[in-house]
Amino acid sequence: MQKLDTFELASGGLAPERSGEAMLPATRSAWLVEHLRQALLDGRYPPGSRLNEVHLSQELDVSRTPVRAALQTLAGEGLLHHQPNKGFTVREFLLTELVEAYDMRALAEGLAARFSAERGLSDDARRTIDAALSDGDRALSGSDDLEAQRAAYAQMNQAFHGAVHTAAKSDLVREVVRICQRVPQASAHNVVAFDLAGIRRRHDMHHAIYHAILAREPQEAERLMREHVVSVKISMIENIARRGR
Amino acid sequence: MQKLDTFELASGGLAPERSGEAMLPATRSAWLVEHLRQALLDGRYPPGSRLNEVHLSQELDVSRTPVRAALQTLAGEGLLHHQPNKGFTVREFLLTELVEAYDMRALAEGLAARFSAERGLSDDARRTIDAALSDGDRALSGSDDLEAQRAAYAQMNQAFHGAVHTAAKSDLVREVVRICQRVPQASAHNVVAFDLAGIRRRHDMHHAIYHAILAREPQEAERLMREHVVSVKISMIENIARRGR
DNA sequence: GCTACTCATATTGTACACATTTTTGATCAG
DNA sequence: CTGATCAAAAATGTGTACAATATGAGTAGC
Repeated sequence: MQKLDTFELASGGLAPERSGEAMLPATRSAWLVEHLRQALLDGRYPPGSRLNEVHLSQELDVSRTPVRAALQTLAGEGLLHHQPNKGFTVREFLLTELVEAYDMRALAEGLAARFSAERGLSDDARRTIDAALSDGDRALSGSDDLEAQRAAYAQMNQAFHGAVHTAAKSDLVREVVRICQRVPQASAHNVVAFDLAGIRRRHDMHHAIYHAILAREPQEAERLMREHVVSVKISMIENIARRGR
Repeated sequence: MQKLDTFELASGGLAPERSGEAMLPATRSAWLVEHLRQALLDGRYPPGSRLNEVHLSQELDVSRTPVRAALQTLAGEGLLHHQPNKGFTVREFLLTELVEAYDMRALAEGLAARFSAERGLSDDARRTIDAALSDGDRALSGSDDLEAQRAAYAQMNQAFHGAVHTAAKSDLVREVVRICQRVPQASAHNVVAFDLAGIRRRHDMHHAIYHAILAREPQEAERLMREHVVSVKISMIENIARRGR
């Protein structure tokens, strides 16, 4: 039978910083939800591992009650799995699910682009996207080393896609995208570790998508965004295959 | 744990029936999650209304602890909204979100059909869909009154779509569809209250989709399923507009 | 009459005690 | 050694007390 050993985070002063910081969540529960969600998305807890309520509460220096509250919320979000009388475990995602997440995300982000084109961009949104694209142009034309360019692109990429999601003004689309990015490795900052030529090509697609949205061409914007995400998917699959060898 | 039978014996009025049923959840929390989720999807709690923990626990005859557990889970699922120190409120969905839910669902169900066609149907799935479609044929060719035909079609419709979702073998797709159906009026049994001609037309589309899946034609299956859901969306919008007058 | 303040009440957040279930692992028969 | 048995230990589920916060009624001051 599978080992049900409880997973403990190597805790060297892991207890959360709670004093002197700005904009802290109002309650312990809310803080724990954010903290644990980030830890899970970062993969700091091994998939399938069991989260022991007592250990967590001791490590994080709160009682079991807010820990349970956070775990229940995260289970509702689908990041954790819950079995009655057996507790919470970190949800495992198969490789097939990663690929499916990209297929789904291509459709959801395509819809976001369609809605953005239909509804038009606010001045604020336009400024945000302009800035993101300019940052990308600058980063890719500069002579920084590859890693710096990748980092800059990653940040720009998130800003661009985030702005489109916001411009779509659809909570539903945002939620679906979030669900797709829940699968580890599917989040935006993990998908850019490819070759520079690919990054340039994808950046050009960003420009094209922006252009279609500005021109109020919903069908074209949706088509381009789908293509864009699918191309990221393909790159990622190639990347995994390359690493596999 | 405190005696569970205390609750069962004491349950006199508002408290839900729990004895004699098969497959009831192992814990109070799990039962509450199911009970409250169904109540919310049925619209038994007004959108925006506040859910008082003490009142709920009294009505349902449990302590606050499992009530809070259930509310936290449902908030994670997005059916409730939570504000620190102010409690849980029933999430409100705007009319635009209902329409968006259909757009998103068309894409998600289309993906389900694509995956089903790619992966092929199990004997079990084929039997299920065969039965559903035959039921539909029989109901629509019979001479029952309109309401009976609608009811039969509603049940068949759910069976058909459910079978396709299952055949897609993708948790992600299932989750996205669930999110789309979370919007009140978007669930399958609410969308069939249209004219008989429309029902017949949609039933024909079911046959066509099934045919494409059986023939292992992913693109065609996806295209047909999208058209199908969009046609339901349009009927629903017309229906709402008609009622609006 | 209106605003701002005060305090009583209601509601939510947290800790903890205890009941129940699961898991562990020591023991023993074969 | 293998597998079953069963009691101890550990972990989760639930109830409840109390703390922190929000709410609302009433009142003083203008």
